[in-house]
Amino acid sequence: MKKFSISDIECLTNIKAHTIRVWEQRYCLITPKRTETNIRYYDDQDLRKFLNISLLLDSGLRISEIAKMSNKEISSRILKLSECEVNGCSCTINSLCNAMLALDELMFNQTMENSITSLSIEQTMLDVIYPFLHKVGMMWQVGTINPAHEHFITHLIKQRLIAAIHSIETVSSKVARKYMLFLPEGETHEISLLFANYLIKSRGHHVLYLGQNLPLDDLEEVASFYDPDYIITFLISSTHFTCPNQLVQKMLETLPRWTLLVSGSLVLNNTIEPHERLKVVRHVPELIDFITNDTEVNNLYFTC
DNA sequence: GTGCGTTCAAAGTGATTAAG
DNA sequence: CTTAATCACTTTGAACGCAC
Repeated sequence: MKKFSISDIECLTNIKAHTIRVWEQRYCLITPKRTETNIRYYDDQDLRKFLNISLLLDSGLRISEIAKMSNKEISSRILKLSECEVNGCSCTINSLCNAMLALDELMFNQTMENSITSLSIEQTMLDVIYPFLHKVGMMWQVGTINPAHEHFITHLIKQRLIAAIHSIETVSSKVARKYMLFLPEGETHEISLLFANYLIKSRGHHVLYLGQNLPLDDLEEVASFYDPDYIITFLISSTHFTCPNQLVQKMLETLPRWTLLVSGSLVLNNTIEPHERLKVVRHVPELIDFITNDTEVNNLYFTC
């Protein structure tokens, strides 16, 4: 079980360490374990609870109200929140949820194919798969599903994306750009990376796909050889990166000649220091827009 | 009923000191 | 340098009373 310091929790949840201590004192919200020298530390379960509390606070609840709730009530509120956020394609998403809970591969694939037929693969990713994965994340957070469920469905989604990527004919174009795609060491959530691969190839650009869990030290050599216009990565797994900003800054140092595009839920929830070679993409439509419409390869982006 | 001012509690944060 | 603990302060919003 992973141990988190109070500053790790601050980084991952955006709740100030000071505030966490005050909550502990005023509401006995979470009583952390202590080291021999009286330093607080937290485990996975505590992190989940903090993430849940953070979501409920964002939804407008007060900390005094949350403090009165049982863990069960917090969980059900979170699940209700995820229901509210899912619009339009809620039927398909519910069907995917059921298939996941029943570990029913046939049902999952059929639901996905039906959606792709009626919406296209891109729209299915946007309107169905991402909201579904968001819901899966919530379900994991409150303990409704276990890692096996998550592995089961991610495998199926990845398979479908790989098939879609292979079905694209490679077109050589004078204006084609080169993208290098990778996930850093410890990061295994590959769906967004595969989807980016699909988007780039379908727009007639070139991709060097390096996949998941890649040590940073190996990247510079590959990038020097391939010399991409952009390097794209995603940060999603909060249990691996205690401070996303530090990791991004390290990537920029390791890759000193290229523009880095970073996306994923961790950059959505954390403050990433701006850099002249860094583009932070917080939402998928922004990524699609960037890949589709970027005509300014030499223009660099500043984000806040 | 509406608008305004006052009071109070809740919540978050700053500053400080001490300890490791 | 980081963390713990504490006090004091600010901000915010709800509740209330009062005049119109």
